Amino acid sequence: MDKKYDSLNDKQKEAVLYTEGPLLILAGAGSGKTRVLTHRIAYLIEEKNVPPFNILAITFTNKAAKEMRERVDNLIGYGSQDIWVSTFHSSCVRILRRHIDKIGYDRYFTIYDADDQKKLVRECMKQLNIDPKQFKESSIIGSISSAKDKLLTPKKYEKQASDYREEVVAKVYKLYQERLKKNNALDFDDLLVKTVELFKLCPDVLASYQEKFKYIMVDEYQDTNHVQYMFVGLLASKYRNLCVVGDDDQSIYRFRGADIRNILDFEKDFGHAKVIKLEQNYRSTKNILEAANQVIRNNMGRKSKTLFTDNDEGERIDYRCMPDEKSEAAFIANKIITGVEDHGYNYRQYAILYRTNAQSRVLEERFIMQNIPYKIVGGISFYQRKEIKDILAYLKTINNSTDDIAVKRIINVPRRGIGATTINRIEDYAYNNDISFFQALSEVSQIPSISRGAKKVEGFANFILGLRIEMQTMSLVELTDEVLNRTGYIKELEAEGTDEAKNRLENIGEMISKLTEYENNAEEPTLNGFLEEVALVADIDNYNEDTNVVVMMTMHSAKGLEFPYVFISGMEDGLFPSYMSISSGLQEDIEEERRLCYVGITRAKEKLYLMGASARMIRGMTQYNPISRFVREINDELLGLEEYMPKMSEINDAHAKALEQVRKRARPTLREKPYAVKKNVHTMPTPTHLKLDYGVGDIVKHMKFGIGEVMNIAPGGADFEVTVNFPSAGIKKLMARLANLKKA
DNA sequence: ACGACTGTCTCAAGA
DNA sequence: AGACAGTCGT
Repeated sequence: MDKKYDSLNDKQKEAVLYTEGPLLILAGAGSGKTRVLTHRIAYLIEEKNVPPFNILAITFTNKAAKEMRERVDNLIGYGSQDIWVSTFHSSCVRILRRHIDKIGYDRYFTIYDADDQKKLVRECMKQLNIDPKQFKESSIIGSISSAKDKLLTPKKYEKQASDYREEVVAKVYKLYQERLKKNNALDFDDLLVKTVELFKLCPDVLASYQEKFKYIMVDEYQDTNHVQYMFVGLLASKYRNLCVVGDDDQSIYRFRGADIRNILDFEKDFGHAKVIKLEQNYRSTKNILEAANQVIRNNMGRKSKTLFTDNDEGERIDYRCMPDEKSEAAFIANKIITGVEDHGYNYRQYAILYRTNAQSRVLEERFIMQNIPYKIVGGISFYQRKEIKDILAYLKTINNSTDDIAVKRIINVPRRGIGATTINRIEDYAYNNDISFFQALSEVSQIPSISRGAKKVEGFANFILGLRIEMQTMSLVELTDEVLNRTGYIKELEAEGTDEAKNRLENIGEMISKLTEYENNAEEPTLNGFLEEVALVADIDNYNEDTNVVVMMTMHSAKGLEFPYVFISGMEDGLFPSYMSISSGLQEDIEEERRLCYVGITRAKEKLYLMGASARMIRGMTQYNPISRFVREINDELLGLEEYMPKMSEINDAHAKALEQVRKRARPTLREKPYAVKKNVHTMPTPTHLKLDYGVGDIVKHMKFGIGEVMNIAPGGADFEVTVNFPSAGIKKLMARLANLKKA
């Protein structure tokens, strides 16, 4: 055997060599799982003579896929282009483009992103006369998404709907799905759902892919949801050479359906699965790893696993509580400048992680002020920017005018004097005649209620139709230029002259470069091909660790990455863990936040800074949050407190004093949310001493779960952990202080 | 009567 | 930053 496998430790080697049958690799943070996966692929090809096209590797991002391919290339030097290395979504698109016509869809479907999805759901709700105040669209989208994850069709969902809300969701879901089909579009969930549907309805298609993918590997397995699990399960059910890699402690996507049971029950689901644990961490110092362990051990229901490292002890964790978010940003900026100027570090060695994208604003302002180069990953990504989406909508409309959402997006952008009333009338006409919105534009002269607007509408339709002919003789870049100039889009932005407009123009320039790049590199560049490539790009895919800039992103985005120096900003109860997770009163919600914290901490190799602010402005309201419970879960000795700061207890004292001051100024008002403080009216967080007006055996009422019976009450710190059996939701463990249970 | 413009409200995490 | 409601202007 080639000596490159000797560089692996015993466990890693075992995982590489175990190629036949189901295998679960429990890979702790920084335990070298990517090395294992790439070596395993190399081993399959080199030593087991598996043809590369028989291998499927699923990664979490396109970036990870690209890297994995490169690393395999480096190991064996050939064949990597024939391996399928891609995300779940890209794999599904590839399969659907070939076969979706077999289940009654058009192979040239477009893919709707969250934005398009939201617009369409809103339209459906409007058509059904559903009050968006009573039923929030985001929550309806969430319900539809989770229904799809459970593979519930609109029909099945309607049947099992058990209350009024679910009946409403059922109606929206049904219409939404019809409209998607009419628009020749699939949303992100559909990509998975339709592929599984295809596999179930066309056994021959499934069989061909089962034959093709004799060896399957799935990375970040802890974050797969049910439909992804089905997809993999179906493909692997014949040869059963399925290797999944994951870490239950890093499962952070439960909110979008990731099912931690997929990893906890793997051995049960795939009989006789081999389990290998990778517990040696090669990434972090002993102190960082110890801090991570101290936090995560507060979670119940984990697979037993203890990470260790041979690395140095390293510096202590630095916890700092600053007066407000601005001084927090200033502290971080100054630390980085000192590091770069006095110690010769590079900007790219630093990362700032946070819970919510909104936190990046203050950091960004400070970094601009101090001239620190930075890049923000996530938030509004390149392809979500208005100007980019506008261009894409033009291209989509030229390419496939059945996509109503795209057509409506640009029909009046830039202003053409086609307003809401005209658009409504065209919509009605299209609906009544069962034609697409764009088709209705061409027949506008037949719509009696439109008189003045007709000319303008015709002008727009002719413009698009003209371009559709012209594009035959044009490159994509020329086509885009034509759109931008003839619509006056560029001129309008140039005339505006604001910083924002300039920024938009820059983005448009970048878009043109991307088009150029695509045309130069693609074997057979087509408009359709470009649109497809763009549809599945995540912001993190564009992150390049070679650029020498400080990078800022959410802890979710940081999964799988590592940096020498890491700042985690906003270590405050109410922000992290989030207010939502605290107020639900559910232990499992806090545990997911804790896993996220674990992910954040374990990104750091050399030095970790945990940052907090006593006062923080969030959504126009100043909040006074206590220190994050996650900081308190780390031993004082590990936090370099005494060097810079008073003991933890004194910090709490100082914090209490600050609150006391605040309270004196406060008017006693009823507030909707604890911690959230309106304008200058400050309030205290909920007091810690409480007595319960219910006991074991009592019937209580919960905001979300309704009526249930108290099974047990156990003291937990300053709080009580109450176990309640809800007939509708099952047995839940709730924190009394937050669950706000009322005796019924 | 229609479209453009202005001010107010909301905002967790992502492919 | 975007969506919506209400008002202004043609």
